[in-house]
Amino acid sequence: MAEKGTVLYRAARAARTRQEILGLAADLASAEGLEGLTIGRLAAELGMSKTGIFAHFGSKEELQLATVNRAKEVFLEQVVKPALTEPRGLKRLQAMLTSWLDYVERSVFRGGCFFAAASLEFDSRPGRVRDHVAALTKAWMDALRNEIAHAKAQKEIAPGTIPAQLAFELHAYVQEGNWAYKLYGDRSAFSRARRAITDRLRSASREQ
Amino acid sequence: MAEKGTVLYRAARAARTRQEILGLAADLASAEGLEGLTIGRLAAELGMSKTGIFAHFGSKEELQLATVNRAKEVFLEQVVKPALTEPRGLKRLQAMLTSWLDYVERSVFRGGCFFAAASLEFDSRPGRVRDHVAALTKAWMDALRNEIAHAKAQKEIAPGTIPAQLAFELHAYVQEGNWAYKLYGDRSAFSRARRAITDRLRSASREQ
DNA sequence: TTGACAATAGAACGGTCGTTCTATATAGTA
DNA sequence: TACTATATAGAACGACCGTTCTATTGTCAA
Repeated sequence: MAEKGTVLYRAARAARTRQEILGLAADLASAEGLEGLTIGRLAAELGMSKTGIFAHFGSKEELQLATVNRAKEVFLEQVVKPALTEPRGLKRLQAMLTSWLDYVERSVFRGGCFFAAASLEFDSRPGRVRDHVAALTKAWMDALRNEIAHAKAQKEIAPGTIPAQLAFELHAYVQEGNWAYKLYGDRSAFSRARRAITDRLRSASREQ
Repeated sequence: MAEKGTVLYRAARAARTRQEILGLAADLASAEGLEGLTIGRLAAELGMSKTGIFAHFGSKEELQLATVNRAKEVFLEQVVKPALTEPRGLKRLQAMLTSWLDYVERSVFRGGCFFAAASLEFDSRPGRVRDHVAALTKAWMDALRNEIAHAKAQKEIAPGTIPAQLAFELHAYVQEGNWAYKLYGDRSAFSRARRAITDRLRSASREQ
């Protein structure tokens, strides 16, 4: 820990301000979009000047990229990390889906799943932000598929299972749950998603 | 048909201009969002003045609502209408899902499924646009559920099927297909979605 | 031909955007 | 105490936003 009144202390202070900015930025962006996120709005809500915000990033695009990274860290902490306590294979796959749905239902971000919002917003906007968001969501999709492959290798699910296909379907249920809840405000979307996951995993275990 | 040089003719001319505006507006909004849609941009792309566009709607919100309605008409024409030729029940349900996926794959709108983009963009923005989009997507969801109920009544699918649950899952596959295609540009997303639908309907027929 | 009206254009407004330039307050080093 | 560096503020810029006001154009009815 840096002591008060040193260069390191000041740098730590700046880093803390930066974290404070990004915490709000990720929350706002999940609800109003990464493009709808404005420096003036951030400044007003934080009681700072626009310049005070801007100086930490240097451009709007860098702010957006930093915001995406912040959301990534939250996702790792809230969704990925808890699932890592489970043994690899079916158990961990179930834990990944459970903690993911919990994180959406808990409204960790104001606008639901940050990456659902960001990926759909940027899917038609070429640039670094889009590439970064696409790479991160792909990494998560790959993690699901990889875990399915493990479960298959451990014979926890049927040998005929195609990991990418099953990952597609499971991913779809969670995204649909997030979508339906945000649009209709109906929490039963989560039980539908959970039931779809349970049923699908059961059929993947049974099918010859 | 109104004759040239009459009041009706002029009204028809204005209506045609309006349709031209909305055609572009729906296309742009599907890719860049209903909020990202700007009057200046429309004017530039159509070679008109901002006022010339604006006068047709009176406010940005009315333009957005009219754009949503335009997208609704396209959806009715391209997705709903073709499916109505099939007999009610399982056949029609399959036709609805097929024509829906085809419409996404055909890129009828630049940004993929208009309502997928619009509903996710507005899910956290209260107002008339959000309400309208939510009502329209709900109507489509209800139509799917209703068709499933018909299929169940006709004993085409298992009596234990819960229509709302099955509708949730089928809807999820198409949305996921749209999402994966737009984000990764990978057409295999559509075959995954088709396969998921086929398998799910088969299991709904089989299950005791 | 004249006067009314509908469709569109042009110029301008206040507001906000991202961004830049120039302070200033604070706390370091010398 | 003087000088330096950092974090933040304030004012301003040009661009674009939605919107309004005031023409202009073309076609109608009289």
